[in-house]
Amino acid sequence: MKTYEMSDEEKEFLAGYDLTKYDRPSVAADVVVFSVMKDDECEDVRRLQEKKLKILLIRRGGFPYKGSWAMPGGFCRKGEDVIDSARRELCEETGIGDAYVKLVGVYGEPGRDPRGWVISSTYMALMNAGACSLKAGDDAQDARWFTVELTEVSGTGEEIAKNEVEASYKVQNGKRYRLVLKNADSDIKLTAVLRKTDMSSCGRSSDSYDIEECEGLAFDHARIITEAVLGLREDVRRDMKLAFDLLPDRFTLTELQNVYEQIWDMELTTPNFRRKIVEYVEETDAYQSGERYRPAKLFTRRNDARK
Amino acid sequence: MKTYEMSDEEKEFLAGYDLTKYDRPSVAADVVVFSVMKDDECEDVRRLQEKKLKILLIRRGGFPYKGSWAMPGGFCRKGEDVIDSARRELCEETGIGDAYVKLVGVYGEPGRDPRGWVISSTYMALMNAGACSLKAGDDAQDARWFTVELTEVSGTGEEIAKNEVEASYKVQNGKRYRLVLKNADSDIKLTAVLRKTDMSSCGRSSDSYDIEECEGLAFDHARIITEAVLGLREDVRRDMKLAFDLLPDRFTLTELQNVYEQIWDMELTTPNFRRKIVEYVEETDAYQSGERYRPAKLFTRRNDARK
DNA sequence: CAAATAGTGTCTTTTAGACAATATTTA
DNA sequence: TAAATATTGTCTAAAAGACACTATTTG
Repeated sequence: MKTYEMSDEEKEFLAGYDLTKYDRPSVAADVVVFSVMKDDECEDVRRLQEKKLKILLIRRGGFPYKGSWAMPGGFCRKGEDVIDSARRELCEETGIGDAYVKLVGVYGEPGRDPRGWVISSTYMALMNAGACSLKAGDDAQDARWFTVELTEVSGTGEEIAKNEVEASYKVQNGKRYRLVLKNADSDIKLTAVLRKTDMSSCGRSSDSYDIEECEGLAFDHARIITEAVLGLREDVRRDMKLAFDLLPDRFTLTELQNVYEQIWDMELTTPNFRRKIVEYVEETDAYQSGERYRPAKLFTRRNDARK
Repeated sequence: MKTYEMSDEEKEFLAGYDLTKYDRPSVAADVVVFSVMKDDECEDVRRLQEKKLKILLIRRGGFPYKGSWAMPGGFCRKGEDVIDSARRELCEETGIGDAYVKLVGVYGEPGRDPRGWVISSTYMALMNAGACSLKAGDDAQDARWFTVELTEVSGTGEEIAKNEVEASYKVQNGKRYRLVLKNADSDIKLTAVLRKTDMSSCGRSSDSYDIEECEGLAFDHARIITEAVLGLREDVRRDMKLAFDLLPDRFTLTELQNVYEQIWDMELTTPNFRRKIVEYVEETDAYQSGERYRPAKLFTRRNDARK
């Protein structure tokens, strides 16, 4: 950043200026950490097993929300940009210092933190689970990976349509989502139901989600995680290259396809997927090993993105 | 928001808890206010004139950056969500209380505000200039609308390509943008040159822009405005309905087309545009009046958005 | 009628998707 | 070789874009 040059008059003014006489919030940087991994950490003997989209949560050891699960995060420090606070917290938790990190939202609803006025600036991070030094089920600090399921649940998707306008209004305004986070090792299951309040841009404001039910998640993190998952889906749709950050340097196209299927919660048809992805990847000479059947070629991300 | 229920033990803990003993920043909510309007406010006698995409800036009357132009904004108040602070500031400035408002970014780079540790949570707002009670050139508080030009300027777009990989790396990493904001009435011209530093998702982190040159804009607002404009382009591409918020209730399709052309800085072919937009609009019986040639039919936004 | 803008129809190209088929490896 | 997965090719449907054309109003 360029230095700002001041006149003497201005220096004098600022010397007498005190920001701290106004009320100020605490600002936290929290991170929704995404990765993709097998359900049991130890290599599995059974046949090919899908990797799942997961997020990292930490069990709160103290008040408030003692015993509930929360995203990694912490308060911003002076002299540090907010996104760098997020990176620092991420690195402390996972050992990874160069993940893809992107803003999800700013959460400052009054009452969201019983300790007082706390604004959370929340980021999402994408990482390759293999590079991460966190052991699943590490008990020193209880941090665990949870599978993510986020599905729309509105009646049967069809509300009672008395007239067209009302019906479409309801569909717009009444979307409800169920968030389920599971940790297989410990049988922990966290759930929440969210309602989309504002309409998706057909007027007022950008989307926002209200927590209707919540089981086991601290603060307003159910809402934040929901927005992060929806944001991830959109971001990856806009830029497919993002998915590479969830995988190691070398991967098979089937693994890659699986990542998109996990993120979008849908199946892709292989030939079409491959036709689309080919512009972003590069062949290597290496082949996958250790699998039971025909080994697949390994690819890397292509750095000279065309177009 | 659901109320959080506490045990007695927890109440006791929180009673002795004091967030304010830690260092805290000031948090500002700033707004990049977009609208679309003719260059001269008074109706023009000449032939059909394009409306331009503009943003609202306020001339700073005090230190720091006295005399420079800045986005409307102000400090968040306790008991108010950050986006609501943005809405409040917006309403104070323009009289509009129900605009579309969406987060652009969080800016907390150390040194960005000479007064101290100030984090800006910045939003974009879209509004119909007609509904806005601000007079252009109002001198009580010097607030004016500036046309927005944001164009990529990297050599001729073609850097010297010794080899393919290096060339594409440069294109990715070296994108440079020129931002020009002009107010026709007063001949004020604000300019900045930004460099895109992080690659667009091909690794590390989400995009970020560094200010290389800046003339007349306060703080890091050149950077923020740049990110807002780029964000607007993307957002509207993802959801064309957003553009309606920049127009009055009734509009002609030509006016609407013009809005997209302004936002994306490109020409659209009318027949293709109309085929695309038809699903989002509804005919009215009314026709435009006052124009010199064939009057165009007026449309409104369609509320039963399908799909 | 000429000028200027409003609005429509048709063709081509591109992209997305469905689906059938072949190829290679291990047990 | 059978089972399981990897990989390729072809056809179809849908969307995006180019472009020529007709229509209506004013002066």
